[in-house]
Amino acid sequence: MGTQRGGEQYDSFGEGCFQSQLGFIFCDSQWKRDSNAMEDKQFELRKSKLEELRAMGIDPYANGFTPEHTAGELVSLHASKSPEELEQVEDLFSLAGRIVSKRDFGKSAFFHLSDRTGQIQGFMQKNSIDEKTYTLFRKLLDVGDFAGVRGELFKTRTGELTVRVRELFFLTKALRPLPEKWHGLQDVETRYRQRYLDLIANQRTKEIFKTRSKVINLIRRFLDERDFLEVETPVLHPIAGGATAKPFITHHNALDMDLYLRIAPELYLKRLVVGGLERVYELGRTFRNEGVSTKHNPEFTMIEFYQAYATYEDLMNLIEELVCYVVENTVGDTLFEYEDKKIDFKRPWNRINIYEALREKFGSEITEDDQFLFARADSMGINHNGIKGKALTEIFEALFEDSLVNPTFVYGFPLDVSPLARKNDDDPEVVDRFELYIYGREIANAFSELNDPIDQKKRFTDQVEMKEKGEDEYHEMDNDYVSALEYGMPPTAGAGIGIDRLVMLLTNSSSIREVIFFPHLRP
RNA sequence: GAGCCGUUAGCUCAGCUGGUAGAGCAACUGCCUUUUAAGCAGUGGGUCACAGGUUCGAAUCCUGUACGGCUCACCA
Repeated sequence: MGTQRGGEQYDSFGEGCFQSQLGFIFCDSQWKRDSNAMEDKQFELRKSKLEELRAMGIDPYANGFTPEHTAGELVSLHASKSPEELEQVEDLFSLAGRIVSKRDFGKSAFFHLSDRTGQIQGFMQKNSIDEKTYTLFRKLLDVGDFAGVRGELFKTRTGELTVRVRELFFLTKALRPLPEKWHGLQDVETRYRQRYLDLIANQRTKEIFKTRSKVINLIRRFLDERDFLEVETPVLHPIAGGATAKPFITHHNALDMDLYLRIAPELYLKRLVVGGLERVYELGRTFRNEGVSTKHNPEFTMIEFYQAYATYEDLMNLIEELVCYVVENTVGDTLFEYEDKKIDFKRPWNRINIYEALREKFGSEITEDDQFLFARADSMGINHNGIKGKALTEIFEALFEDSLVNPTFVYGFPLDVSPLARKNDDDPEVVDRFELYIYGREIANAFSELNDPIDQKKRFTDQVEMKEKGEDEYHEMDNDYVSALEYGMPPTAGAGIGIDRLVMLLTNSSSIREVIFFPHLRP
């Protein structure tokens, strides 16, 4: 404080300020972390322990220790054994991991070691290991450090399977302390910005991402078994096509041209169907330059798949099967709770026609009399830009979306909001398209593909006209895609599923940021 | 983009209608050979997000900024 302002302290204080100001030039938010690094006592202490280790000839970042066992493996193989049975097991086991707790009794000590499979307790006794190692463990090994151990198994008085350490290897010194052991890491911002800390401190986070990985795996397995081919198409697009959304724009220097990060892989996948790859899918990142919310991240993961000789109705069945397959192999039960509601995935799922739902609510005027429709939309505050289909779907969403808790297929989409979908054979005003809603959220979008190149060209032209009407979300003309269709695309149906939102449901996560390792945040 | 709320020790949180900061965990020094949120005794640690303002006096009241959360809008 003020009274401590002796010459020496004042000098070091001044130096710290200078460093901070340097940091400030580059990044404001970095300032706090940098200045902490300079001043934090625990950090400095751990650094001095590191130097002490080096002085003793111990590499605090040593390589070369190869664990032959894992915590999970030892627990599942030996935890049920009695103490007597364990005494018969004379093998030495070797493990490596992070020290996550330490209980020191002076002449003996307990700790827990954590690896990818779980945790196991270790025990050290002064008289069963050389004194140097024992002192090292007590004085220089901190919670957070990585270590390798070798020893035999036994059971403590309380019955916990424990490794009696005969050899200890320093593997990595942690210079910063771990988050608190009991409450974990709560601060949402730190959890997202420093996800590694979240993963260390919060078991649930690890479980969420394991589930995410499993979901992706299951989807691949499901489609592979049905003879789909996984493919990769460009992320950099000369035309942002396949959906109506605002793209991220980037620039190719050598060609001096703007490119767009893909808003959907759709048009490239259908080119592959033209090429004879009758069943294809792509699972990957898609980018949309729009708002960030609990349900939106600028980059998100979706799967799109296309199946020749299938219709949108076939895809309803396929998606039911696929999603149920994923649910059964992750949650385990087709009925489970999400947030405040129970969701029942039992098949068959409900199917609702947009037009019928609206006619039931308002009478046939709503779908036949444009004046009535637009008046209704206006009264609900819907921005329709004179586009009938937009007014219809928005009215539907406003009124029904929230009630679609159990998986529901919504179909009968209007033509003018579906520039890539095939016209319905009975009603040219609507297309053979559906969306899957779960818990009031759109999870999937699918349709029988428009494979008539002349119709497709006209649809693109209509979209360009909508742009001129002032609609900021429209589909651009893609002549290259039209010419692909001119070579002939077999009748095909395709679907896109939002993986992040599906994982949210399966992990009971209320925000999309909980299911993306590094969600978008301001720098 | 708009509204509301938040930011206090490494972590989790208190801090009433203004009187220049507290706890638990972690850390440090001791003691302790079966603990597991180990225990006991002691110690250190804070530009209370940042910048202004009001005031004799601000973590507390006001304004602005940054970052975050929630809701809404656009969308998947």
